[in-house]
Amino acid sequence: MEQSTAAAAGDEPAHRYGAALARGIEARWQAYWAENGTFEAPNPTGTLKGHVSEAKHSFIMDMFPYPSGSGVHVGHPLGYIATDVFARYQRMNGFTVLHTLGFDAFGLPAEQHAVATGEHPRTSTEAAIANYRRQLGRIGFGHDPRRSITTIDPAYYRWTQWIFLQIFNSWYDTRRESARPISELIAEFESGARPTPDGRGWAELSGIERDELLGEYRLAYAKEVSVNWCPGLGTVLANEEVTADGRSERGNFPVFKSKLKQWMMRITAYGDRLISDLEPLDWPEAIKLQQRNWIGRSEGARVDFPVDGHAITVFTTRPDTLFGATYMVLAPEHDLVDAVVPAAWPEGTPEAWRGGAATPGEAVTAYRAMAAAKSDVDRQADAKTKTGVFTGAYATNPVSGEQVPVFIADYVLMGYGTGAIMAVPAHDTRDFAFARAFGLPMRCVVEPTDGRGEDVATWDDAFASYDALIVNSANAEVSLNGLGVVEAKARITQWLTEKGIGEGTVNFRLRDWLFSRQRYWGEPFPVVYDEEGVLHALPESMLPVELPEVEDFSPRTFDPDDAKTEPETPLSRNADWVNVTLDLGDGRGPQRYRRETNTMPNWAGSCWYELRYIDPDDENAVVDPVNERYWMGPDSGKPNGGVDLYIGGAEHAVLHLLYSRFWHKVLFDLGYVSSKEPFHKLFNQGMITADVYRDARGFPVPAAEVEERGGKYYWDGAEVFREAGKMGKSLKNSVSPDDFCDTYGADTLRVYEMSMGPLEVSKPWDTKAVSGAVRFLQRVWRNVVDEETGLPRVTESEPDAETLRAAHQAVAGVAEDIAGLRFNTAIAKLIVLNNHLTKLDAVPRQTAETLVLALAPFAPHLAEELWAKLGHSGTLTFEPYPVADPRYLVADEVTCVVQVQGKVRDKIQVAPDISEDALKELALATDGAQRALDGRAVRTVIVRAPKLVNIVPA
RNA sequence: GCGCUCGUGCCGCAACUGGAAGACGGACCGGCUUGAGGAGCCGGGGGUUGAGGGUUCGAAUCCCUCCGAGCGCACCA
Repeated sequence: MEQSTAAAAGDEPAHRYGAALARGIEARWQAYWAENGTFEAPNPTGTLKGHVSEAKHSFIMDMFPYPSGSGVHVGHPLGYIATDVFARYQRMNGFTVLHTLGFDAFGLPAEQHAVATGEHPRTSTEAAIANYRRQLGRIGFGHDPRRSITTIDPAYYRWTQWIFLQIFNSWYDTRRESARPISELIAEFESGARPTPDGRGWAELSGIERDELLGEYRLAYAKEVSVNWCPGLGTVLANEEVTADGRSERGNFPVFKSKLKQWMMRITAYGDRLISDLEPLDWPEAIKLQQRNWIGRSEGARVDFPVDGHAITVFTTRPDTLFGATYMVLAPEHDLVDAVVPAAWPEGTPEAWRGGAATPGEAVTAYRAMAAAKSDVDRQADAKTKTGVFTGAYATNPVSGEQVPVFIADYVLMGYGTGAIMAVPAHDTRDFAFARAFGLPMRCVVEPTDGRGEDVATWDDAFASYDALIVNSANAEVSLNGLGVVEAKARITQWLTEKGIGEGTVNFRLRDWLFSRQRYWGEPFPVVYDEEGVLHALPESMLPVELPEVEDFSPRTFDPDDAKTEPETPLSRNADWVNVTLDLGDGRGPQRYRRETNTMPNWAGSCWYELRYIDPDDENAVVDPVNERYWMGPDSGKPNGGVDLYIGGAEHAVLHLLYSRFWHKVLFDLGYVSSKEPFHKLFNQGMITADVYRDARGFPVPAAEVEERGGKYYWDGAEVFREAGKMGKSLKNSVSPDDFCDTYGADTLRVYEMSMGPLEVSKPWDTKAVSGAVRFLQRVWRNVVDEETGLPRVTESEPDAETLRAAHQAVAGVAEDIAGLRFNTAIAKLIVLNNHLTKLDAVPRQTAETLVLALAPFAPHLAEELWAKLGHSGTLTFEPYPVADPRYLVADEVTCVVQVQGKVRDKIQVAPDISEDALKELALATDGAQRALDGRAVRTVIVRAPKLVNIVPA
């Protein structure tokens, strides 16, 4: 492509729109926009105060990038171009528009780079950001540079830490369904309005005891929990960061369960609201569904099974099958296991239940050791074969009074429900498999509807249907027999509640969010521990807690397969920073403290950046409430408020989007924001894929150098093989926007990417196909400018009727398409108009101006230049977007299709406002219709004036 | 295994809410322009809408079955 440009340059007209001309135009207009602050968005108040439109405002956002050291390829800016087109369109429609782009810059890659090269993460990250800004700057985005925050800026993470403190200093009041300040909870304890667990007065509790008690309530808390420990990365991970096969999403290392004291966020408190508030959001259904599934709300009941003076509580979604519960299973780690295990095996314990051990205690210990040593991968692989061991204890089924054996087995998970189940083998596939493996009894309590009968011994699998009647389920006080599942659930739940042995409850699959990482390159926690080990939040005046400059910032990593290792935080190696004397202003005076040495996960900075975009340099508040209300406050179009449009990849469906919703809701509860939701409209752009070419050994070869001959592909003389894939450096098929802009120009990149297909679908990059965009822009230019002289070549005469209709039709369609984010069809309509103009001897000025303005959001540099050539001064950024006049949309004549029984038999030219009767008459009279009818009588005639008539013969 | 998307010329993809299958772009073919080439100009061909069945006056569109691709979840009680 470079060669042809160079070769053609010699004899091309001086003012042809080519790469060189585009480059000059683009540089000039980018400089103009920067100098004039064209895209600086005003706020109602504060440091960025300016004139704002009260009624029309639009906050448009992209999911901000993590600046990778290798820079961007042409796939990255797709979404940014889309938001930019939309934002420019909105400006031309009189909206005050907030659009900017910041950087999510804490994270593991910079740290790994640091380990490899010794370069400080801040140095490499800032260099990567500078490179991103340069690369993206060439594409000509209308971003407000003053609002482009980076998460690693202490002035930014000061507020990340501040929000952490708000969350830490809050608890969730389930009665009010809202977060409240922890001080209000303490007041309840102090006054005695809320008793402490053991009944002692608040004043009698030690510092540590108060600390622990409040930790049960705080929305951010440190606790010894079972976590995902990844030795290969040297850090623990959130559930969301672990793949289904038990490996780290980043790096693909094995992940093990380990008990460690870690920071957690009580996102589970918001489970209900995170589901119910999804409803009014304008999000893709698939993403809503993923969030609902991830949160996993299920309604059921808690039921107590008495065992030896204790009560084991189970969670079940099928309390209607309680009479069929013939054994129980606890998770191996369940707290009550030790309490119920007897010294010796009960009389008659089958050999298979003993796990080969002499006593129940030994069996339990051995099984626990085996379960703990299993990685999630093993557990996954073994899912089909059920393992477990009898604890030696029997529980009482509370409805049947039967004694049922209590097992431990790793198919019951400690983290879900109560970590204990009642097993109903006849009606649950997992319990069925376990019961068969251990020879446990089964009872049919749901009448099979598939003719298999009630004799469980003859079954091959469990009968798990909800659409059946309950049988064999009655005691002296309650009977479920003959009821449907739904009524049976209600009946038994009521009975359990009355007897005080159970209650209806809601359970979530969602777990609390593991919020600490053992890394250097993240936000420090703004908390310290005193010499007794009591936790203290730092006062706001001490924020930000800055990362110390250290010699060794690398995380300590281990043999990826060694589960027995423990994390070591890089910050803990810094005694000077860790051990400090501070006066926290709590009346205790200066004291010795130890800093928290974990850091926050890299999701922290992205949990709230939309708020800082609004007020990037507010020193007094996370965001000024007036500005927040203006940009994000609820209104008729968005009942829960939020950003007007948020575009990004679907890969953040549950991570970023769930975490940021959670933080936003806490801030809402505490009164800092007026919006309940951060993002009103969400749109997922597809990926730009690219062909990958591999040689015979399977190694990728440079895609740009591959030649095609006769349907086969060759590189360096040898045949290579094409496959579909992602675009990326390692696959040697990356196309850089720098090269693209050098060869074609930024406007061509923008137009090509927007014309490739619907924004939401993934589509392959095809450098050959770019010439369509090149030709289009060249023709636009040529329709307005004389290629020899560079002067405008428009005529001052009025456009003819056909041209008027073409222009107004295009404008009507384009506006509708942009508003609906259908950029590919919008460009198609602009091309149609332009192709029409190409046929004219000279383009009327009026139509040229319409075309230039309509095209401006897609090719802003070219449009600005043409607008200037047409004699206007300044930018067209705020010129009104062309509006179609309905008068010009109607054609003089339209073609009406005449069908007989759905098949086209004739066509007639009619007036667009023809009456149904007249049209029917004309249609019946056509030769085609008569020929098709062939004398048959007419039963009905369907008339869709003026475009279609369908005649149905008798 | 369960759930959600999606299958339209050679390719990327249009087609309103069920109303003429193909907009727009690429590729291809022909002509013009050019010393030649080209991303210049004008014109052209090409489909049983994945398969089968159903609803309807009429189906790419709605329903069912099957085939194929992608994504999500996966012992969640």
